[in-house]
Amino acid sequence: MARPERRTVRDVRRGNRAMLLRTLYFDGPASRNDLSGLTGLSAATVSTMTGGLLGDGIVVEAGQVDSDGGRPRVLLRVNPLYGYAIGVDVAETHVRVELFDLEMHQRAKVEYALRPARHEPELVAMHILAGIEVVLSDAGIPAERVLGVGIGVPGIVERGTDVIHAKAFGWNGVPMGALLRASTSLPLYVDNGAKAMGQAELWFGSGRGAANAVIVLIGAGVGATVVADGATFHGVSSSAGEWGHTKIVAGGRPCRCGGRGCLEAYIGAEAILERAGVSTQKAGWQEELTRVLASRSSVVEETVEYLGVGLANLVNLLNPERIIIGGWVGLLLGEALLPEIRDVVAANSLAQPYAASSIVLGRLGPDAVALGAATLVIEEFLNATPAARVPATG
Amino acid sequence: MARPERRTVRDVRRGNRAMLLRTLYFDGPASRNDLSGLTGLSAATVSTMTGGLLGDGIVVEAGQVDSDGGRPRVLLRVNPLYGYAIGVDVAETHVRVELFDLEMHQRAKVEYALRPARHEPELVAMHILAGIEVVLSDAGIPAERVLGVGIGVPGIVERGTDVIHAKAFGWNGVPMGALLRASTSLPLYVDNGAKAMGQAELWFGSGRGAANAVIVLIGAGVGATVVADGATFHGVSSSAGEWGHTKIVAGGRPCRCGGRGCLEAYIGAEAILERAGVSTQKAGWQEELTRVLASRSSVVEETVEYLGVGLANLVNLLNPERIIIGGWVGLLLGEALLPEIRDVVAANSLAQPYAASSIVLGRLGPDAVALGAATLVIEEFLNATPAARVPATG
DNA sequence: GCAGGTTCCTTCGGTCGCTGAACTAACATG
DNA sequence: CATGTTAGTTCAGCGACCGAAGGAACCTGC
Repeated sequence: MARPERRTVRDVRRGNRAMLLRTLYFDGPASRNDLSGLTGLSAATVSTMTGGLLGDGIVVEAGQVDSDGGRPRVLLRVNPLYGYAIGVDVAETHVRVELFDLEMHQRAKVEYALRPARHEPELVAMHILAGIEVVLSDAGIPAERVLGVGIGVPGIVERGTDVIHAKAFGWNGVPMGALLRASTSLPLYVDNGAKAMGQAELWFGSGRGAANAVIVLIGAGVGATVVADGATFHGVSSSAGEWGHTKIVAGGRPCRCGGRGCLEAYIGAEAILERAGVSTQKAGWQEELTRVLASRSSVVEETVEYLGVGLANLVNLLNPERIIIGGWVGLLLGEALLPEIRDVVAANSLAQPYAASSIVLGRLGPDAVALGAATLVIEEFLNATPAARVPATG
Repeated sequence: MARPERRTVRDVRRGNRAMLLRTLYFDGPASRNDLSGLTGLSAATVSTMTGGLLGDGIVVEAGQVDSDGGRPRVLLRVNPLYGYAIGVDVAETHVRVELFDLEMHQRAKVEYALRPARHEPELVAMHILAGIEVVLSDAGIPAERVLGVGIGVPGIVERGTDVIHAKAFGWNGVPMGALLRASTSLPLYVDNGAKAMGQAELWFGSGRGAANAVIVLIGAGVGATVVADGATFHGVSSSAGEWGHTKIVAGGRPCRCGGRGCLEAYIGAEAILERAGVSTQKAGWQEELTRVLASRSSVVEETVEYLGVGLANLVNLLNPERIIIGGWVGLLLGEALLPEIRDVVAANSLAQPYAASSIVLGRLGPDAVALGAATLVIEEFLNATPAARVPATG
């Protein structure tokens, strides 16, 4: 019922250009001939379109391939130096800023520590702005070549306004977009950090090629990215994916959200440690958790049970083709206990959807939020309108 | 990542035509001028497009409206007699076939009882085929004027092949599509009955205008239709929406699916009655349930609690703008206890997504599966390619 | 009853984008 | 070096939208 937009003949061009660029980005390098086959566009159209992209410096030649007996095919690919994407990870303990080229190779990186309970929006904004300056000068790249800045933050981000609600930071309606735009003219893309990271796994990690997937992120908090028909699902007010506070034990263990029986109250980092009787006051959660998991105690068994039930609910409700487990707790759990987790999911989901889904671990490690944030920039780059731009020289 | 299709200039036409037809269908009657405003298309384009639709008999004039001081506007609307849609409800106790015109006015109807445990696919197919004949001859409408037959069945329907897996019927891989197509050349659209009914509520009931909604259906079984960005979500193997077997009490009450703690094991019709100590052997569940609900016993309180928790999980995970409660149990529960249900949802969901969602009752009653199935036909009609067709005479 | 005003609708030329077909380019082979 | 093969380009044609200009159908006031 969402009424589609009016289309005009120019939208055809934009859509086809985006498709071709996408193909080249994910499946490249490819010859014009290959592209014609991959996209379904006629050779003529591919030719004129690549001509434009080559002229803009967005696409470059990448060698030749002999073709038996005929003119060799010229390979094309997206120019990795056409532009750069900055990704920012705003987390509880730090603000990290990373600079990537279009191939997602990291070119520079800087991190600012945040003191506990010192998350003033202005401070965070300052770190972000400073970080942008630093990574650019470290890599020797002028700001004009930056396609945009993606920012992954905790909490809920209102789309359009970039207003943030983050309980963990005490942020309630922080206009981070406006705050930053006052001091920089770079295009900004703000989204929830878990969703950004989910998109990274989807594009470059274990999710490649999946149109229906769920990427769950288990760390101190618990979240999920729901990918429906190829697109990240945001819901009506951008808060879709709050998986951590779904109830799996009606009237169960109290959660820091104020509710009871939340998934996070069983499989979040703090919850596991508490249930294992380990103090969560001192540092070194990761080592402690590793130790707890190795113990294979009943707490571990229960954790697997709860995680499996939570995942089974996703399998039943959403029928994804792939479930990707990420986050540092998720990866520790998965590395130690993936077969057991799968068994619990099988026992608690319907046979048909279970058979259609595979459960795998994330491939990008627990620290891919900045990378994920940068993919927000790439996404925009791939869809962008063919516009007049400064020609690239890189 | 689902790569979009290649587009050509003709797709523009098709998309715009579909949009215009959709607008006329849901918001009509409207003048050409109105349509220009509503669709964003230029007056010129609307004029040529409506010209074609009028010529095909798909659209007809519907009176005039004076416009102060100028030429009166001619109203247009979809010709309700251009074609007809047949909807079939295949349920445990009956096969019901209904004939609708394009305005969804029922023109004829026939029902065949099914004996318990007599659900042979051939028998059901026979009833469907016979029903089609009967409603057409009752209404005096030739088969050529039927745009298609929508069929709502229990269980999971594989999209594309129309193969059905329905545990309740003992159907495991029944090729219902092929079975029927052997005896009729009418276009067939098979889908899960709950999803079909969900689409009916979305289009004509309480869901009008919602792009992100969940329609939950509570009867003997419990299911949900997830609507994401305007489209019913099916998942990778068409089984999305199996909400009834999500676990809300880890290790809880045994369910007929073999699992434990399923939502259906608490709020399904049978589950409520059993928990209230009412025998489910004899008939008259509806009266019994009404009595149980009126008692406001602790069982009723618990039922509200479980339903609320289940809905709260949907609110958190999917962030819908509207949740619609349907099905005969759902409607009974909602009529008696909607405020209490809302309170439980509020207590068990996050504030931000809860505030963004409204929880309402279905408006089409508990028996709208055939209507919903017919909407599958309408959907196709609205999107169809402008093709050469027999001109309408109705 | 008619000139002028207003609003709705249609017609027409212009532009844009895709396509098939013809054509050119660049190689291998004998 | 003639021939064959494959890759890529150019060009005329078609379909779709749009803006602008023109026509249609009504109202108002004199």
